[in-house]
Amino acid sequence: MTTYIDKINSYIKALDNDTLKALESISSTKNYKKGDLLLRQNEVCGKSYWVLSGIARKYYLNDGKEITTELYFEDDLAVSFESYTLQQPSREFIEALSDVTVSITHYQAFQNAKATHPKLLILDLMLAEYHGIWLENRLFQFHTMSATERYLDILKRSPHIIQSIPLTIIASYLGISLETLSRIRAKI
Amino acid sequence: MTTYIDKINSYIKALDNDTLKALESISSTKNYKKGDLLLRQNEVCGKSYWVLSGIARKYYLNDGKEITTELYFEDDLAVSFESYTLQQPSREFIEALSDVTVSITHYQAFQNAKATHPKLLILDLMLAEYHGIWLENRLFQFHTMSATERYLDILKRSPHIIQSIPLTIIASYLGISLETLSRIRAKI
DNA sequence: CGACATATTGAGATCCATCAACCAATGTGG
DNA sequence: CCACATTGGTTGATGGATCTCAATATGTCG
Repeated sequence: MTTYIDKINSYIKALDNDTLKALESISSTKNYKKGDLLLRQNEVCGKSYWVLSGIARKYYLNDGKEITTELYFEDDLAVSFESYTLQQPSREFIEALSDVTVSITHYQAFQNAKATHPKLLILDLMLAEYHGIWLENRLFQFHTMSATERYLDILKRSPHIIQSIPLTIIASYLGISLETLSRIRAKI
Repeated sequence: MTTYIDKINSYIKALDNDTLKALESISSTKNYKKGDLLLRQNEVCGKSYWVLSGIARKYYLNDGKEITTELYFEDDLAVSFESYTLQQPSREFIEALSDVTVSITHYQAFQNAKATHPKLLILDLMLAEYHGIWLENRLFQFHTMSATERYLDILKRSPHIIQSIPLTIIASYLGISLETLSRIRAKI
């Protein structure tokens, strides 16, 4: 998996100047403060956010509780996938967990650019594939692992999550209660 | 979601003759008997299987138990996504649950065809997006719903699954034991 | 310092797994 | 065509994992 994101990054770096300029011309940089919402529920996700610095998360409300579905760090691409792909209202929020800087690309501009620059179409496919593989792996975890195993897996594979994100959010990301997470940690 | 698969199907129907012929020239029809394996663990998933008739499933082994990850009916596309995308060994099996007829397309031939027929590249993207959205929805279910709720959701949205597939397999698909599923059903 | 968010800990309830016994339908070899 | 094995499903008893509610830290920041 790490190798696939590497492959995507080198693909981007190897893009010809014309394609790169097309991409740059439809992107812009923006800063958000901790707590700002990049996307609200019921809005159509009309932009993608490439995280240049800072931390963000995506979450939705279930019975009034916030369920975190994804955590974003530097070089991650933050979008509400279904809303972005189908251009329909999002059930999710995207929130800055720290001050963040993102590179924003508009959906429609990117669609147009793909039509004239096939390499962007390939890039879009690679990103969709990467996201699909990530989702499958996350599903594997929910399908077969206990809460403790899921926590240990994050600890092993994504220690930066444990180090930089409040336990309340990690618990909802793991699909367990804050109390259970606290007890799991107490038992090492 | 249903609308997106409709969109994909009409996209396919609207393909120009040249593209359609390219697609046909790299596809072939094959029959499997109930119980046959279309893909084994540790094999690279070098083909995609478009189900023309019959039922199949994808599963993997966890502590010796079969965990079903996906169920395929007519017009579904059966692949081990990560293995197919990265062309690396699969952790999953694909098995015919009844006699099935599939249209097989080879990975490499499709890659080549995409290079010369951009519309196939767009089709590939649409299929990847569709799969990603499906995965997100399944993840939502594991993230927030109880076993009973997940069962009722299938009953409501995919009753054909309940009607045509053994409970043992449905239970593993839901991530619960056969006994629990049996008790859920007993309580209506 | 006070206020509000964040985390820990305890007790009881609930969900679900496991183990085991049992039953029904189907199919197969003799 | 019968006897028996196999597959698929049900039911009961018990234990473990996790949730919820509640009380109590601990921390952070204006």
